[in-house]
Amino acid sequence: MRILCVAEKPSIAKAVAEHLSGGRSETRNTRNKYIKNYVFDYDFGGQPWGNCQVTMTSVLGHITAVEFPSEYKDWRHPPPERLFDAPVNTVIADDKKDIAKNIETQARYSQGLCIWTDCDREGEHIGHEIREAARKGNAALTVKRARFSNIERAHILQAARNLIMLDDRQVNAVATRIELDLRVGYALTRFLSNNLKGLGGPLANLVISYGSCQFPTLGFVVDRYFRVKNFKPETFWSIKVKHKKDGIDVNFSWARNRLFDRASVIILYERCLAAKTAVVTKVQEKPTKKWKPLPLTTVELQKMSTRFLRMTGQQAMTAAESLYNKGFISYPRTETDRFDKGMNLRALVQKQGQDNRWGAFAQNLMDGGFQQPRDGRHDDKAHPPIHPITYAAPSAALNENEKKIYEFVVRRFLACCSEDAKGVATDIDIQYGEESFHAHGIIVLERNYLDVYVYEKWTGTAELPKFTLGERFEPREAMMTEGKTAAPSYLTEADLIALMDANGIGTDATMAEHIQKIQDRDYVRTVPRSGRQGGEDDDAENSDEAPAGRGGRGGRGSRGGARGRGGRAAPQARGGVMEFIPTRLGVALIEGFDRMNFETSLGKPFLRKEMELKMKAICDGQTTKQVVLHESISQYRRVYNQSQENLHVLKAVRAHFYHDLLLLLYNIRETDFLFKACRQYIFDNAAG
DNA sequence: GCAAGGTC
Repeated sequence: MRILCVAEKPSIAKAVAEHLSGGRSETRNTRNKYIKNYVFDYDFGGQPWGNCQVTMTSVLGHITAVEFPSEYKDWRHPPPERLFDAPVNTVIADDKKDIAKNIETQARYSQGLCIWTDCDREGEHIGHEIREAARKGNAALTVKRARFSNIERAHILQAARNLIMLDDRQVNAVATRIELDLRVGYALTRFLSNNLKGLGGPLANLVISYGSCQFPTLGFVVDRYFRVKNFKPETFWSIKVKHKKDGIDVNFSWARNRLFDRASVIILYERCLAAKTAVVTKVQEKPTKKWKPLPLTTVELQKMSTRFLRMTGQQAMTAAESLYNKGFISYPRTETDRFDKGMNLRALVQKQGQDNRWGAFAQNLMDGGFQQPRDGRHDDKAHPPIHPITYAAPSAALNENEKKIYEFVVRRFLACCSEDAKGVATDIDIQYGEESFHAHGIIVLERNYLDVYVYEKWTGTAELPKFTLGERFEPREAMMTEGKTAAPSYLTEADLIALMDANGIGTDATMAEHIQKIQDRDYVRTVPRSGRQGGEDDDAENSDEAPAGRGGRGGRGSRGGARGRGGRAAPQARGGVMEFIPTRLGVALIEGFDRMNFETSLGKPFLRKEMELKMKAICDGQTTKQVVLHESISQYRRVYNQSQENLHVLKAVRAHFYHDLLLLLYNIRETDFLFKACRQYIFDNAAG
């Protein structure tokens, strides 16, 4: 009996062949240079197959693509809206023909097909593509699927003996997404481009694209832009108390933080001064920790790279993929932030012992310092967290970015296998007049993981002098301060990735591409962050400790993320960090779509979420591909028709193209608004 | 010339 096994990528085929054959497989080349066929014998244990001759091979992700028939090639005829119900053909992509042929040929000699694609939705669909390719060679194949979530030997052997069926619901859910993205993306892109091209100017040769991921990504940038632009600074007042004891300066921060009413602060401040002395009301010392990081996911890798390694998300992914292909690190596209308990992490730590930068640290872990990594809450059931596989010496043939990423992956991994940093936190409260003030200090006792994970610091760690409960003293200095709340800052790439992640926009493998796309389309541009202080990027997630050394600062804002001008201790990544600002085109697109339709605001992440929910409903059997396609297409068609109906009005108005664009999009929701906009436009121009 | 998703 012959069985054909097919994995989603060459690395899985190779690893599975190793395990099933016990390292005794024969390797054969195929017409595709990345793909090998591994031939060996294996006993599946009788369900449904027993002792078999196996050929194990792989694809490279999807092998099919969807496309419209050639008569829909022209952008104007037939008109774009016809793409909503035009036929859609599934074809083998040109660069995958050899791969499909290999499967077809191998299937001809086989009685069974076993699919070893990743156990996620896309993997299920790729499994379906493989099944169709194989059936071309042999329609009578018995088809099975292996369920596995990592490539540990025992786990793979277990999977091979417990084969399951391909899940057609998941296949259909993905097929729905594929078809909808194609129809809506093409139709709206052609529509927007066609109609804006006629307006001449800079739009003449531009493609104005719409996509279910690129648009919400743009939406995040525009949203933040307006929050910055519309920000109104507010003046606040506060009271700072300083004291010096045992040669140590102590800053006490006001329990009220700050008030936006000057007169009140003056009164409270004068009461403090009148009291002359302050009394210590609380002295507390307690052990504290700074937690080591979680195992590394793709999203986290990209965020950290843009923050600390001076790379874009896409550069980080390119480098990580290269490191993976050279065998230095594990698969770089993963959502999993917990290591499988069966993994031999110590062996991986040991391989780093020879390095002169972190070798001593690794050695120390081997000598008893090793701790099991923390478990995060995410598991994609397909890949482990990103970790080093083999040691790469500094002299290894890696480019600069690859070296930086490798170093980061190793340091992160060693940090995960290390111990939390430990310290003692001191809290001192004083009563001064009727007001309370607070000082907080931290002494680091054991740096532990911080020694290897150089990207994090436990800063603001000030030692406080000894105070005793009930102690009275006359503060050396008490002053009233004035400050202004600062605007939030524009989005950084790390912020953008975090937003996409939280809203389910794109996947770990595609987020960086969407960010690149909205730049290529000139919807947004990046500029170096100016020296301006303030901002609300989220370093807070790195601080498990209570915020230290706050005393005497303007204080953190609570109003819409506003923050005192004093800012915070500057993190390493200051300078060189880029922020995202929308172009006028980008603003116009989102502004327009936001006003367009409340149920279908294309500029919001809402629709993508809805798609996600519908896919889930298909997987759960609550709805079907046909129903979802029908619903969604009518929804998009309404949006499309509304805009088209008003096009003639738009074209009658000779305006600056950005105004035209706004009008075009504004009017989609309601003609009423269009008239208002036109009137406003004419008024504006009459004035000018 | 258009989408988003795999992967190399």
